[in-house]
Amino acid sequence: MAQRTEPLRSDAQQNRERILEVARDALATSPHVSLNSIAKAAGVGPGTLYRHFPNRQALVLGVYRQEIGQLVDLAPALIAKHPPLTALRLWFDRLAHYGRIKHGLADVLHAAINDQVLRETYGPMVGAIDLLLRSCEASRKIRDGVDAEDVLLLMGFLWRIVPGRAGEARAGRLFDLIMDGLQARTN
Amino acid sequence: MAQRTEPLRSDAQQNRERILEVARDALATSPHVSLNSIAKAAGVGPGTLYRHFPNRQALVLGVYRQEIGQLVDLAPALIAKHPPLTALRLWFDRLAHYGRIKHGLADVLHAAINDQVLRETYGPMVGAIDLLLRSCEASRKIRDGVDAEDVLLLMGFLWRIVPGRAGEARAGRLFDLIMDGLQARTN
DNA sequence: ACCTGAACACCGTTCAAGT
DNA sequence: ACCTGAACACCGTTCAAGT
Repeated sequence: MAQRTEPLRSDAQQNRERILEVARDALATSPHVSLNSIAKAAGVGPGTLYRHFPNRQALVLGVYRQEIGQLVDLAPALIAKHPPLTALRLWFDRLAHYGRIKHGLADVLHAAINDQVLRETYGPMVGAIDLLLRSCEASRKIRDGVDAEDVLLLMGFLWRIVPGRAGEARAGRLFDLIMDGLQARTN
Repeated sequence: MAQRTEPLRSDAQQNRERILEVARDALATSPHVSLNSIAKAAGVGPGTLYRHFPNRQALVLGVYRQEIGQLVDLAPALIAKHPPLTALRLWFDRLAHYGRIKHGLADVLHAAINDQVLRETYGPMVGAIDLLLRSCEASRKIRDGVDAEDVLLLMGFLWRIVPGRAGEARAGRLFDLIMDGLQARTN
């Protein structure tokens, strides 16, 4: 966990970046591409890929780490600029924009629930939502007993929506429904 | 599609059943078991398995067809016995009870959104929910513009919940939230 | 310290040969 | 009509040999 202590040798660093770059596109195109084919496309031996990413999950996690980071950083920025409920809703919208990488992201977040190692990614994500929820609670606008993990689970429908106009309309409808459900009636 | 026209030869029928029986347990234990190992455990050659189920998806679908059928049949029964909103809620509860097979069920339903062949399974499921929703709408208790597919998508959080006490509590909370969200405020 | 690529056990899938 | 099981191409993963 945390950050690596020693910097990578420059050739290793380059390999790592090339692998991630190739993997991002390959996984977006079809989530079942073989790791060997990714290694080949990145111009490295399979052993090199495995040195950097000991298994498929690790590679997928590496690919999505950046995008998740962006999402996490967005939360405090939105809170600073908008009323609490608006910030929450805007964050939902952004979450919906992860087009082709959606499915992989879902896998990572889901796996993170069970897998210790992956909590590294799951944690910040839950943290971002928690931030948004707390700022809503401060003005008593959210129902009691709902936590950040609840919301992330609810948002999971996003990964299963088909892209396009119809999908966006559906997402909008469900966001509205969830926002209504979140707003206190039990308070 | 629809039903097969000719009955299977009796040995073929037996093989089919043995394969499904073994597959049900194997897939529940770990979703990634190889088809060859399932064939072996069922005491048939790999070719036989492929004759009955041309790919992994077909096998998984075969396994879950029965459980989905039960769920679908439950909808009208609940409507007959309970007020509309109660029937809907009770159906949700039953949906939550598919313990170890949850994840596979999710895969089937998700794949069905994109795959023509699988609509056979997806359709009745959506139909059951539609039935429940219509009976609620008849008494104007459901918000406008929400359809059965919306609800099935929302229910998707169930597949990602961890089993046990904590999971059940979470499911209860989220069901309440969704039920509140479903109830008309926009009407 | 890192990379290469041959090698291993295993996978999904096919198909000639049987009954 | 259906089953068997050897066979094929390919997969994830390892590791001795190189730089």
